[in-house]
Amino acid sequence: MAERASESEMQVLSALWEEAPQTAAELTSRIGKVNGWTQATVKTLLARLVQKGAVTAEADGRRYLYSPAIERADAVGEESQRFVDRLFGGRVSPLIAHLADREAISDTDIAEIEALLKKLKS
Amino acid sequence: MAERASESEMQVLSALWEEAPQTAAELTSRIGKVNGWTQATVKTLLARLVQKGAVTAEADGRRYLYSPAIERADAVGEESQRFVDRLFGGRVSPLIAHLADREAISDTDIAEIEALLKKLKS
DNA sequence: GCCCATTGACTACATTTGTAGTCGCATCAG
DNA sequence: CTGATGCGACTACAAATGTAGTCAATGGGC
Repeated sequence: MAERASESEMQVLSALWEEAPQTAAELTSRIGKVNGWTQATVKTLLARLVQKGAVTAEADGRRYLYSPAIERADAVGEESQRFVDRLFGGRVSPLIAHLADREAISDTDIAEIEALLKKLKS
Repeated sequence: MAERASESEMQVLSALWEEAPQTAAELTSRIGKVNGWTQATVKTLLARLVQKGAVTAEADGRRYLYSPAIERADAVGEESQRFVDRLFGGRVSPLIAHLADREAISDTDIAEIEALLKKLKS
């Protein structure tokens, strides 16, 4: 099932990965301001996520506690895969090249990536 | 202006980056089959790209020759930036980590990325 | 026990996207 | 010159998305 979450929905999901469970109100104060969303908007996004099976809602009195129903690693990994497939035919290095051009790679990133690659080579 | 191109529109743009100019008919035979698009669909996508200023149409008799109006590097770089910002708060290494987990990084990629990083460090 | 605030369900609606059809016109074959 | 056909302009329309309002119910404070 796990249908793809839209960009806005992903923001909600991200907030839930950071901390769960959360109520709609908590979610709204956590991400509403930043994105300029009202409580109503957050609730709609939550409803859609629940419907897509990406978030579970557990009743708690008259409200719900929302939790992610899918793993962050899965969702994000799949999303990343799709992205490199789509823009670079699955090749990762052109992506890095573009980011490097834009100076979007920090020194910390460089070190971490090198470590990752070293591990990959073994 | 350069408004964002949708995923489908990006496919058309990609084909134009590979070779330009092309007519609608050429584009259709190049990418129509793969994506299951009819000529009408390709034309709509082209029209939208022209409207967004991402593609130029130069009259050639009674038809048009389409060419990209934006640089591949710009569009793709921006898209990549948005992506890492959105999913990883701008950090690149988590992206690499996910792709590594999915074994989406080839040996060639590894070598190329290492070369890129080495250059970055200087 | 009762009222009010809060919460979720449902509804709304504009915009974007995906996908395609129609139609008038210009052009090329003959 | 004329007719078939290829092409772009315009139109269509459903689904997804972004954003939000309304309303009825319910639970907690008093």
